[in-house]
Amino acid sequence: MQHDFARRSNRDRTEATRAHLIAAARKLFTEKSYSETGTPEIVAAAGVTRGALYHHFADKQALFAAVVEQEAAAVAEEIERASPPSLFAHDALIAGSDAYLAAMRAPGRTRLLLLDGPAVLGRAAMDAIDNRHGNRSLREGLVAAMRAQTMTRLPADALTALLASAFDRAALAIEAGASAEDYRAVLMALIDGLSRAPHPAPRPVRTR
Amino acid sequence: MQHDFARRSNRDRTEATRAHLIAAARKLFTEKSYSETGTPEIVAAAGVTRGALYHHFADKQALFAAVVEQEAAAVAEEIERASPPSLFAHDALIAGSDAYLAAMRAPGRTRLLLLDGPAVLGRAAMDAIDNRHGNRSLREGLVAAMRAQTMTRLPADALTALLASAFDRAALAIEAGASAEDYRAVLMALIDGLSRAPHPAPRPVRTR
DNA sequence: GTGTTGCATACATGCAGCCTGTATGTTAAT
DNA sequence: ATTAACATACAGGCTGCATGTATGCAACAC
Repeated sequence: MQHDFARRSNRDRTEATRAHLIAAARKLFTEKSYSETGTPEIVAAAGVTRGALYHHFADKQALFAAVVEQEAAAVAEEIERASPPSLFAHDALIAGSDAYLAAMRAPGRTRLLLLDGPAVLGRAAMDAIDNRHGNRSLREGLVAAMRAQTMTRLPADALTALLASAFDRAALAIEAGASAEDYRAVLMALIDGLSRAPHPAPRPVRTR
Repeated sequence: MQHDFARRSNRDRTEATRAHLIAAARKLFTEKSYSETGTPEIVAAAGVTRGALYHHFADKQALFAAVVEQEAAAVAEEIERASPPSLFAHDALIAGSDAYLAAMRAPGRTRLLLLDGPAVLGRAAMDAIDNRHGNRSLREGLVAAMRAQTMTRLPADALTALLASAFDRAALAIEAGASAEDYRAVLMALIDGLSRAPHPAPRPVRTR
């Protein structure tokens, strides 16, 4: 027997176990809620024991953070796929907005990323995750629009955070059954309200 | 002895005990977090036993809901005090915005109302509370501005929710140490972006 | 008016079940 | 042989409920 199937390298074992745990936790955290999901349930779904969990993660929160990170990355990837950099700034913003709202329709994502995430990890940690993933492209789009003079010049970080929060709230409302058209219309009106005529700059505008 | 001090009517006892429990819970929920605060700690601070708690409240969540409700009412009251109905719609919006941001500087309020509240009670229940208190005046202000033709006409519920979420996020960012001026500037820009010249309408503006 | 009787309210105490984190033991990789 | 990757057992704490007790309260008798 040259190679035994049960014989795996430690690196593979770690990788597989972590992946199983994250996948099982993701499923449960999106179906129920963080506090309603116990570690016994998670490890049962992952086919391991609680010993494995606490070997790979410091605590339940750390596992949750890993799930959130992965899910935020998935959302960001869906957005970037929908808004290629070839588009003009304004069009890319629109495309990205719709992609975000579509991505957040995945069951349980809003609770995971928008309710439990901030409450369990704190707004600061959640901001760090968002800035590594989703908000990054939003911020870049806004800065591009401001540089192209098609948008009122404003503090980029604050503008990004506030627009992102409006998108978040829209996703929550839509999942709760509100009119997607209404919320989309308001989001677009907010963006358009910050927009200005593209090239000619009709009259000198005060920069600050 | 006409009246015995130890002798209280049942109604008084109930009122006092509930008030003590809510006050103690409010203090702890604003200092720590919902999940980090145990019922033994709450009842100790309130000077009663867990039996009293579970006699007056269905569970820990119900007590939390009562605290949130009270705190939301307090915030709403601060706002209404700062934005009397005598002001013009736009000015009332600005005054109300500043009053909200000031009210949310009370220690722990952002976590209670903006992080734990939605996560523990759910966005739907939280919306119901907000609509009974703070959001009410915001919505009325927006509707007034739209009726006065000084603001783009948009679905009122969606607009209220999205602007409110932007205010919430601003309050969180400011508490986290971000520049209050930056966030205030962006909030004003968002509102101004939706505003239009009051009476003469200098040049025709595209409605949509 | 006063005393008594019966019931509901307002708790206090103790218990059962669950969950989290850790410490210890065991097997397999290196 | 040493270390990593687990499995198992344990300790502490917390929530919700069930049971017990004292007090308020209303009605009726006298």
